[in-house]
Amino acid sequence: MIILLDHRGGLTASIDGGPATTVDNLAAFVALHERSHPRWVWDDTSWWYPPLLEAGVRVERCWDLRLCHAILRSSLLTTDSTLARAPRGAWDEPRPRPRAAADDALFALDEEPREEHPDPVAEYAAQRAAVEGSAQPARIELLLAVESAGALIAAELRHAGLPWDRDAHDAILTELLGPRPRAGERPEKLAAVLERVSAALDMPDLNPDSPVELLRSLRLAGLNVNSTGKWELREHDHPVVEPLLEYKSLARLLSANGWAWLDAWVVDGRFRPDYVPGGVVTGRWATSGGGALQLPRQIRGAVVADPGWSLVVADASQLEPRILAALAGDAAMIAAGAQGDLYAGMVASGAVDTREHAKVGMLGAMYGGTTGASGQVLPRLARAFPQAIGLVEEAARAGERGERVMTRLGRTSPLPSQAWATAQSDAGGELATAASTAQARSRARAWGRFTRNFVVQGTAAEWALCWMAGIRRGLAELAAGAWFTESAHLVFFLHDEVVVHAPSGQADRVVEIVHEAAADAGRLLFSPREVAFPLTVAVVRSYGEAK
DNA sequence: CGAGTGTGCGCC
DNA sequence: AGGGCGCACACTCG
Repeated sequence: MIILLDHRGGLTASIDGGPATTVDNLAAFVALHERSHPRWVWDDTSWWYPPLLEAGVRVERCWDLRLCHAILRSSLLTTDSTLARAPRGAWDEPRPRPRAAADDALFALDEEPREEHPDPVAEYAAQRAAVEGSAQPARIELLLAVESAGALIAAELRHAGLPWDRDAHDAILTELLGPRPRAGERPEKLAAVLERVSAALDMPDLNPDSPVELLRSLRLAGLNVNSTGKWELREHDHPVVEPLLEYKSLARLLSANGWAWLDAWVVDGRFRPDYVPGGVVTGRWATSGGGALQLPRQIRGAVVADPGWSLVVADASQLEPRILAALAGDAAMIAAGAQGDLYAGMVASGAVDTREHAKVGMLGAMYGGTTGASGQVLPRLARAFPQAIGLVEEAARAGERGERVMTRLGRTSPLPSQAWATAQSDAGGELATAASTAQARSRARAWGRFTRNFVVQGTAAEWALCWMAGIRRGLAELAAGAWFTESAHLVFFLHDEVVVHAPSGQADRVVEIVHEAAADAGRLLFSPREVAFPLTVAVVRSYGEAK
């Protein structure tokens, strides 16, 4: 059963044959139809789902027309579809938000308001046609399904919130920075470290937060540095280095996740991040506000389960290199990862001498690094794992030629800019100079690094979506009809890691569910290839205890 | 004074 | 000559 909503929440079509009707009480209507397992089709999950959750309604499956449109618009699997050939339109834009009252006066004179809400019925038909006409309908359909499931999960993560202990957070800040100061003042321990920095530089009034001023002071003190970044500072032996790095770390903690952040983002013992599914070109999620995807390890101790509850923290081990091995069907690399630690397996296979070399070599292969230890191991990796290394090299060459590349399920990289293309064609022309040619080559290689990484990062994001969708389904079964926040539920996501908040009695079963979902995700993406995606799982009271 | 840009650093 | 982000702050500009 499939149900479509128009822009006001009116029911405009019922695909399984029922007559089109209009409903006033969306929440009640959804609840009424829950047992028939409908797939709800709507323009924007982030618009419709939060109020439904507030009303106590959980949606099992949906089809997010905007997210799906974005995928189908650019996928190499649907290039011939009517949807992809049509000019850009309303479905390529964010959903129009209602104007604030203050804005209404400005627009009151508009004689003919634009058609702000396009027809979801027609769009859904166009999307189905694009899928059915695709060269790989099963792949693209799976991608659309898990992208939409991700949108539901993002709304549920925000609704449930990450359990956050204000006192624990305050204790961490106080331990590291000193007691909370009055507004505008530096915490005492931060001020003390700054004293040591100033003394080492002999600059009593130094403002360490000004990169320009700090750089000038460092150079006056005899450090031959070109920036104030910690990577460069680390290389120097000078009395200012240690306290300055300490200052930077503490100042960062204070500004990014200090008391102000706590006041702004933690309400009633929950941190509610604003996840943005599909917010990154590769298909990764982004966040808007709160910085959930950059939650520093320093403060994870403030994430504490409710009394009688536990946190199940699970992360996929060496996800991206495993994804690469699976994508390429590289039997040697798949075998190296079959028994646990992938990098250790690569050493055991004789391909590389140390685990560290395996790791930096793979990171370099996936990011396009050429320098240092990474570049040195690459030839050996290429001999031992020709399919895996060949796949990223080919993705890089395609990007350098200005071509698009695709993830396992068909998400496709954007084309480089017009300026990029012009620079490339000019570089081969009669007016090219040595400088313009070098510049064009540099930009070509930069785009190649992007496409090289796109296939791996994007496919890893697809694995993570499949994994989370599987976890969500398993937890729903476990809940057996209970409201989802009363039973084990997802509360956090970080690219290759999830946190489930579970009644302690459910924790063992939750551990099984996350393992089963990981195995299912591998099969969904790569069957019939059998690729191991092992997890590190911990059942803890506090997120800080994991890993 | 606010908007826009650059730097630096947190996460993967 | 290392991929993808978001955020806070300093700084510049109008």
